[in-house]
Amino acid sequence: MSTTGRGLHGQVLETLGPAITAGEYPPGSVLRTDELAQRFDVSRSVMREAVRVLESMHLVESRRRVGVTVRPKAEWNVYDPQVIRWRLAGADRPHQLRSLTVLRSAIEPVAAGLAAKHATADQCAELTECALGMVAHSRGHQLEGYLVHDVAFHRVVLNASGNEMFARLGDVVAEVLTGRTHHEIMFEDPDPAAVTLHVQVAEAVRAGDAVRAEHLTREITMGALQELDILAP
Amino acid sequence: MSTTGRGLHGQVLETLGPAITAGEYPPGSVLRTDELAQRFDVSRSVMREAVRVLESMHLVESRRRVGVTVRPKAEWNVYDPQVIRWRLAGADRPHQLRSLTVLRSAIEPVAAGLAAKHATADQCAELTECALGMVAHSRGHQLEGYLVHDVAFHRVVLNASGNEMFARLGDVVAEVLTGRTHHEIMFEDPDPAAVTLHVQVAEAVRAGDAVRAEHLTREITMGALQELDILAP
DNA sequence: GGGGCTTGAATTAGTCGTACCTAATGGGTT
DNA sequence: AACCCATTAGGTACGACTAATTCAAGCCCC
Repeated sequence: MSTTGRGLHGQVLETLGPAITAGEYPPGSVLRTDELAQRFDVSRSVMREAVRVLESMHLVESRRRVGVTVRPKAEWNVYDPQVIRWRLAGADRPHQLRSLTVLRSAIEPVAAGLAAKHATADQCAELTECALGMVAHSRGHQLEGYLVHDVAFHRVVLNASGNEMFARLGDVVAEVLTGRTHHEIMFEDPDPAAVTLHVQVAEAVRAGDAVRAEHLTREITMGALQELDILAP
Repeated sequence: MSTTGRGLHGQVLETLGPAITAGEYPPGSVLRTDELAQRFDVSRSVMREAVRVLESMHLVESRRRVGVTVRPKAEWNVYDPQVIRWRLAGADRPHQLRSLTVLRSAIEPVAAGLAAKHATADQCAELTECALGMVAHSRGHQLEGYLVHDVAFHRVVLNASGNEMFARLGDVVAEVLTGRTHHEIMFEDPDPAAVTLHVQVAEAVRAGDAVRAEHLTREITMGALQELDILAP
């Protein structure tokens, strides 16, 4: 997964990016290109390229005679996959996980509804396959195998929605699900009700029942919210 | 709005970015850094920084001995505000507008529901103010004034949701609404029903009625979908 | 003779260092 | 208070060198 940073500037980013998103340099902090170049033992050219990338993510702003200032958190491009990964690896991982789960709860039901309308035969088949895979790994502490099929399932739904914006959230959902299995407490087998819901979503999509697919997926994401104690009583 | 590209690399991006997103260089096309530097009459350093930014947006991939290859559309960071702006300025503006409107229809109702739970007194006041402003400009071809309050309204809702991912979509919604007023056919006064719905949403949020706020906002976004002939019969 | 492997030359991005330019900033002068 | 100038840190340009791939010619072994 972690691509070891292609090129020197990439390696710098993999240290500097997480540091900034972790709040190690609070908003308003001023960095100097030359100093950074020295610290990371790279040329100014390389450091400048790294700064340009951070700038395109709206993490920092570069101004003459001032330096590279860290922008307030509210201006960050929080949808940038790299920023998401950095934040998930940092201290506010729980907070980030909650935000993303809420996002899922908004997107995925609608995506499932659209998928019921637009999914191809291949996608339907793949979906059923994923659901069956989840069932097969739902008992006996086969969490890894379960996770693989769970991620694949949601990815297919998002792709089948036919909406490019939804499709691009596949990686985000994958990160959230993976994070839940690996870092959060999840020793027990997955909730049988959730497994059933996935199977039923696959059925609904195959049947072209958009309303049912949306409703069932909403139940799935509601369950995910409850796991994080985000209730709506 | 358009910041004329801070720095030379920014100016290059404002030409090269739209060109790529417009499909002028189809996916798989190979560009060479030196050639680009010549064409734009900038140094290789500047061009490299521009390429780095495009790379961070996953628009292109830079490889040795090959050059800078345009990545397939499915891999682009379509949530990057700059990419969104470039695409909205290009040929597939209608397609992009549809994708974003569908995204709105998923996000905004949920955001409104959360806003009803989390909105501060100030935000409630601001919301009512926006709604009243919309009413005041809803008749007599005051489309510009209406737009300003409409944009502000949705921005407040997204911010009041308390979810950072939702809040960051304020700019996107603004682009969509602005685009609808300026570029699409919209000579007539806004739909009175839509205006009423906004007022009611403000009321529901103020009353803390999450279910009602969500439902009303869903009606608003459904209306937006229908304007673009995205139906669910 | 053909398929697969090795080797080497060509190519293009990657890195570095230097030199100089530009523009904000802050302080000092009038 | 208005102005000017020295300082400072980023912005741009250029040139040299490095390193990683690709491609193809050549080779060996079937």
